[in-house]
Amino acid sequence: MTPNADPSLRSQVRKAIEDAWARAQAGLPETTEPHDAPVTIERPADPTRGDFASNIALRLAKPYRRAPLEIARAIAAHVATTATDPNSPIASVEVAPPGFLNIRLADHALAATTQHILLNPATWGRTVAAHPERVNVEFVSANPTGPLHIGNARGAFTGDLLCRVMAAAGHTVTREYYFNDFGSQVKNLGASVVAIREGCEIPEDGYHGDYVYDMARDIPPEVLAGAEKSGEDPSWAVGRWASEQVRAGIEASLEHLGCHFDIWRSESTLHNDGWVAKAVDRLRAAGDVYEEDGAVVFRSTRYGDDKDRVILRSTDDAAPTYFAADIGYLVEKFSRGYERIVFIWGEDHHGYVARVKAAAQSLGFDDDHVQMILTAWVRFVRDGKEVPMSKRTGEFITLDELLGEIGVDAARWFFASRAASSGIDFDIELAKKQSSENPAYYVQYAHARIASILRKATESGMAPPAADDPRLAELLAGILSGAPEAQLARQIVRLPEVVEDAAASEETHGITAYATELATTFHAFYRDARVLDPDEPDRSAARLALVAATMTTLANALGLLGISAPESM
RNA sequence: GCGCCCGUAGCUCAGUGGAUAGAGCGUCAGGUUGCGGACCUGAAGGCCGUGGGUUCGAGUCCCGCCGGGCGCGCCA
Repeated sequence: MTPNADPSLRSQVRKAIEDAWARAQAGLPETTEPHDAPVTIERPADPTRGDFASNIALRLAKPYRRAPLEIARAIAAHVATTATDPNSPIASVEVAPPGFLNIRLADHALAATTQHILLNPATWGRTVAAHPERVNVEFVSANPTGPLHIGNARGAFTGDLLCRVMAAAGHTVTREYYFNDFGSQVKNLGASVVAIREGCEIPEDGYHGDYVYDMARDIPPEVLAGAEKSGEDPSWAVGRWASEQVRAGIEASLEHLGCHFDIWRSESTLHNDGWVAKAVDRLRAAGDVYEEDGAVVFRSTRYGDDKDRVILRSTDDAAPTYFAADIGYLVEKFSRGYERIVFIWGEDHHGYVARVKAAAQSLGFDDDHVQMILTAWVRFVRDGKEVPMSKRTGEFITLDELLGEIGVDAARWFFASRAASSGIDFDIELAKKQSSENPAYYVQYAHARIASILRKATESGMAPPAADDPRLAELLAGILSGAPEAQLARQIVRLPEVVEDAAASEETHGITAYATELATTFHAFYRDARVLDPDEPDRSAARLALVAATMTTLANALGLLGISAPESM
């Protein structure tokens, strides 16, 4: 076993079935029909059928021109079970019409995995990707013209969760925030601050939130003096200062949410460091640029975009568009050696996917390495009516305000348990009311309950056996004939599968569902099986070990979601 | 008009072409002389928007329609 990764029992079973098929296949005539039927090993809907089910025989029936049941029986006959091989993870295989294989795990495999958890608690659940990649994930990237509002929450959590899952699946992840400190929005922000300071009316394109008034009081004298000295419009100087104030506030809010960013990249540095000009040169060299109506246009239609896109507003290489900066950024990111560039965008940006991918191709990159994840819109409603959010008018609920009423853990769970593509109606009052009955607390409660048991065990001198105690696997195997223990063990060993699936699907709701099921299974176990029983020291020791492994599994599942696992609550 | 996303239980949402479509919340009926009752057990509740097609098999894939959201700037 590699120290940093856990072989999921599912992959062990998959290998056993594939090996069996390879042996069974020897007795069958060659097929000429192509088939890319993968061996699917999945958890059956009905747990009484076994731990895993495979449809391999149904998939292979056609190319091999054999009845599914015949193939299933042949595979089953060749699967090594614990009856024939004590190292096999499989206890039994049954064939069920129309051709399913129902597979049952061996108790010793469950016991060995449980001990593995206790030996490697910090890495339990992490897997090693088949092809580990260096990945850059850019998310949130809201312009620093005002504090984050609740509309930004989904992008923040979606991106953060994706990063956590990809890291757990063995990838190296960089988290990046891109912000505009370059365009007219900055000037408008500065003009608004200046106007308030001078008692004038805020300009038409200005900003009206309370934070603008706060900043108007706090402008450092040197900012104004600097502008005066250089003769620059004070709107710019104040705008840059204000924008940085806002950006720092955004960073603090995100850290509070548990969303950490490794790199904060500003648009102006992209221009100043020459990346935009370099990108334009490369598009030109590729022959994908032409001039029209005094502007420079990128021929993105050559790569599947709907229409060509202007990148420079004039032919003298001046006034690049926002899209030009995006292209420069793409070049800059690839120059840092990432194999995969991911963007988390609101679905209102879906129109930009084609043009950015087109740019990637023209630049010579594989556009499969540029990936956009679109999050569906969140409609914020109150009493059934949509609550409009506008940074410019200052009419919005900030993220900090929301999190003041709904805990970070509850909010993270809310977004983690929904697919990115699923549209959400977020009723603020309902969310506040339901915060206290959020499933996150249900899972945390199971964790705290186990912590309490372990405290009690220590107090009464019934400490669990050491993780490397050679008797442990035997003790554990001894209790797995009990229904509550067997069910709990079968739940905890699933974590690596759940992580694999989350990484593959780039969704986290499988993790929340799993954590809920595990907590439920534990609560049932708690009801049916007394952990601390002075009259049964061996049984107590084994149950303590099982329960400790459950606690680690709960903590790691919650950790993947950025949710705390309290020892008491 | 064209393009993308969505439509599953009262509500909020899951459901890698597989077996009897699930969870949480809500509703109703029960449960504790043991280690945390923020818990447990059970019940009711579904033409999976709709009509075709593909196949051994469709909530899932393809086409049409209906309904909702979003996009179609030399803005960012």
